[in-house]
Amino acid sequence: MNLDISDLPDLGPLELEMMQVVWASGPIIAEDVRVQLKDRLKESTVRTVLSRLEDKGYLTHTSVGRTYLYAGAETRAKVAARGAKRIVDWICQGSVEELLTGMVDAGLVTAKNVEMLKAKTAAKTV
Amino acid sequence: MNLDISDLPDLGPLELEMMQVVWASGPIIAEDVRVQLKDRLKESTVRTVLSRLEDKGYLTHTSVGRTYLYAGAETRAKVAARGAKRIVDWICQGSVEELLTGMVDAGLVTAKNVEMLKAKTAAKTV
DNA sequence: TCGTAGCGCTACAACATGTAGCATTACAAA
DNA sequence: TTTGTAATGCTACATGTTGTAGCGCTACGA
Repeated sequence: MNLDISDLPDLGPLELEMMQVVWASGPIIAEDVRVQLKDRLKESTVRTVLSRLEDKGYLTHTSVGRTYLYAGAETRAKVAARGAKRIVDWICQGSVEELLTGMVDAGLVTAKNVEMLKAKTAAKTV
Repeated sequence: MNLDISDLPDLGPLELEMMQVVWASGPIIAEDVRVQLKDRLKESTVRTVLSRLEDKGYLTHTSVGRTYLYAGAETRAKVAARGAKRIVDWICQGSVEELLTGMVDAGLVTAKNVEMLKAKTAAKTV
């Protein structure tokens, strides 16, 4: 199956913000990331964080001429799932049910979501 | 509804470990926590972490004589749900669907889990 | 040839976390 | 009553992470 959700390092607020920019814009160069962040950071700052993100395994890059084009190494959904797995492993002692239960109780997951899940898991079983 | 999942600070590995001890043992005193952690830490270390955990809002304590009896401020499920919400907010831009989808794709959530959810959300709707 | 764009490397302050010592105090035993 | 001890609070400190950025090197276009 598909349980090789290996663990990746955590992300800080700024790192997360940059991931959002990359996810939203698709392959993007450092300068454009900087602009997306409203010019609030220096070039070097953006580059440093981008590099770290790549080191951490969240981004990959290809070279266009001598310019780096960064892209997310994984989709939001995958990263999110990894986070969920971490929660299950570290907090719920491996019980997904516990997490899911908590989510329902907290009103995070509703009947509507469950319908969607039903369809999706059904499709998967096939 | 029940969406007041306010944000709590993150927990480090040791902090998490102590939370597990507390959750597993129910109300417990510092010394017993230390023992549960195989005597590997000094009393003061255990106390410091326990205090921090309380500061962070994960634990509460009552006094029995002059001894503190620590207990989890919330259940595993609640803490887990909070974590999930954080993922949804920070990574999935608010889309629970995205997280759920990712979980299914990663094989974290199966049809069996969905059945359980269906029952639970149905019960809730009533 | 030379300015500049783009990258790598280094630095550093602030904060988090694990780890623990020491001072203080209150209760229990002598 | 005195005093040892257990339990707490306060302080400290090293290490790692994250945000922030400077600086030097190099390759490409004018």
